[in-house]
Amino acid sequence: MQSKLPKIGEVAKIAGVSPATISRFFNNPSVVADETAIRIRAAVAEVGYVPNRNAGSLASSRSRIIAVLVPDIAQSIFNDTVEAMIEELSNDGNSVMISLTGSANEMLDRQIDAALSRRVDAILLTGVVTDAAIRQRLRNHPTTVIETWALPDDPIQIAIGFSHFAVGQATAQFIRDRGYRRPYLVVPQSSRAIERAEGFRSAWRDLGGEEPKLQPVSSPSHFGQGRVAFRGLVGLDPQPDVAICGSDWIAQGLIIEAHAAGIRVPDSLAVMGFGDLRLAGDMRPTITSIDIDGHEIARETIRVLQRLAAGEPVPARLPVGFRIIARESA
Amino acid sequence: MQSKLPKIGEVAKIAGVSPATISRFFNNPSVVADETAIRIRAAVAEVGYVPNRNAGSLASSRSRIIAVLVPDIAQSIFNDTVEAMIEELSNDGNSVMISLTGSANEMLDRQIDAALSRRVDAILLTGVVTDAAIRQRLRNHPTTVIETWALPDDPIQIAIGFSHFAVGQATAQFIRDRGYRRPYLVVPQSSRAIERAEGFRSAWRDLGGEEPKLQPVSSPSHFGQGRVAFRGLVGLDPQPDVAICGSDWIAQGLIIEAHAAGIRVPDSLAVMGFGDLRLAGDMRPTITSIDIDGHEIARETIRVLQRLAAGEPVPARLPVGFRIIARESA
DNA sequence: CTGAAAGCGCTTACAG
DNA sequence: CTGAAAGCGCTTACAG
Repeated sequence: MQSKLPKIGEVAKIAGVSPATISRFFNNPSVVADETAIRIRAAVAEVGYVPNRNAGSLASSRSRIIAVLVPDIAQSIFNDTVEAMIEELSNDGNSVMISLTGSANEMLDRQIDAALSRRVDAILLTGVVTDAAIRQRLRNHPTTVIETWALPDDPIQIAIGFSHFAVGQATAQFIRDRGYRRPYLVVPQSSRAIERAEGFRSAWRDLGGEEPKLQPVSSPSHFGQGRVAFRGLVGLDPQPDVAICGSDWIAQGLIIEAHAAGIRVPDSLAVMGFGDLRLAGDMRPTITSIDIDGHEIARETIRVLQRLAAGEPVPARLPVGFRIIARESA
Repeated sequence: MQSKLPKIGEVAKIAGVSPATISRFFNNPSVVADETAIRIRAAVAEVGYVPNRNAGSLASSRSRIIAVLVPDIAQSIFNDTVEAMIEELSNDGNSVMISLTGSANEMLDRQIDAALSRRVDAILLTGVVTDAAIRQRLRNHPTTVIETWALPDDPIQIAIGFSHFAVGQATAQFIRDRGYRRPYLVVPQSSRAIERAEGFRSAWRDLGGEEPKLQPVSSPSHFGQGRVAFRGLVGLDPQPDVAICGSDWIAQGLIIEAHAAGIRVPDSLAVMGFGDLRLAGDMRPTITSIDIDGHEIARETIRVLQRLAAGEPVPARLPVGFRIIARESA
């Protein structure tokens, strides 16, 4: 165990340059002469120098830390997006600080403090902040705040995502085109899923359909809710012909329940999911779902951060698309 | 937008104390007089002061940042543990920096650099580092390194987890006790799953069983591999009577494939998973699995960090248990 | 219980 | 392309 970490001055001495040049070597290599760079590389390797980025953050007033706030991670529909975020942010030279807000945002205030205390370059929110006081606080703060997976009319600062209402509308059109008539909506009680349900109902009404049946379930959603969803469906008269589920997990669970009860999917009941998780394509029958491109959201986020760092203007609302993926189940 | 963040001196001035006392108020409140604390609280609220922890890290040479390195997050058997880690670490006053290593640890060296550059108080590894050079590098570094979900004979520094070999052995005993005779092992090609398979084979041999059939699948495992696993099983003669799957996802997928082929679980084929994910209890039939207590691993990790911070000695290997959860599928 | 002062390890205008 | 020097915002022995 080496007991003391080397610091910039020691590397500088060995390389025969000043600390400033070592700093430039790491942060702005193109300004350092090639021959100098060679000597520095050797010195860095010799002592195993790793720059102290906390000191760097303080001196430059740019932390290169990004806070990512997510409701949960154990089984979240955001996980693909979050994974892509972490990857892209890391590759771009940032440290990623992660916080779990819980689905009810109970802890949000404390976690925002934690992020601000690290002077993060940006706070990335996955999901919507509904608390007005918190929205106001973030709006007034100089730190960049980016909401993803949503496209509110009035973002805190910048939103990158899609309209859940529009997803609901597109789903209604799709379902109608496929010839279904009696939709059954399984709606996790999150603001996003509720908004999709609203969009569905609105478009469905416009298409001349009857008011769809609704089945609320708790949020975040999970596989086991397929059971609740199926139970809520069996008693109904007339019997729905398509179950539109708030997540692929619910859809998967519902299909298994239906099969256990002798109801074939899609022959006797069509089922649709949301999120286009990997399992949607692997399930029997494969599940018709809606794909959100998490990688695109992540890449767009990086682009926004880079433009902001360069002092360029950025629009407040950046739409990324969604796609209905038609498979066997509906 | 307030353009300048308040700093410790301004709060001190308003509260009528020195910056040192403000610092103590945040970091060691018990030494501050009650009446002083009241004035400080008011001043902090008045200007909306949030201490700069990057500056604090630099000054105190304790960053209160913990790095958590995981293979992935999209669909990982570690997710429960990682979630518990993040929660516990945050509640204990740390910032959590997360990095994705990929299952092959390709990026590990760079990510360790990233963690060290933040002078993290500890690096938490989920999964095993197999690269000898990296193990050596970490062993020589003064930063605390904790391996979780494993209990190697010779930890890098500290390991908190369980023996995968022992899990395999216990599984063999359980399967034997249940009266199964022809096991079929579905083994994701990760060092951990392979070690469980070794443990199983070793104990199974000792119990007088014949060499089990093996079916390798890629790692990380996922639902869709149930199909591969089932296909590998149908041709076998004699037909296995129990499929022991490297994860609950594989078990779930295999059950669905079996049912689609008219083979009932557990009547014609028993199935066992690993990880005791929520879906294991929700599946039809419910899945017999092995529970790893992620919360206990997380709590133990916190305890270790606290002891190290207090200068107390900590054992190199800290076992946390595992439990076989018997359900319907096996 | 509190304050004055040195120091943590970098970065960055500025000057050359 | 490079260096000298000031400064980033805290913490912590030390002294009282």
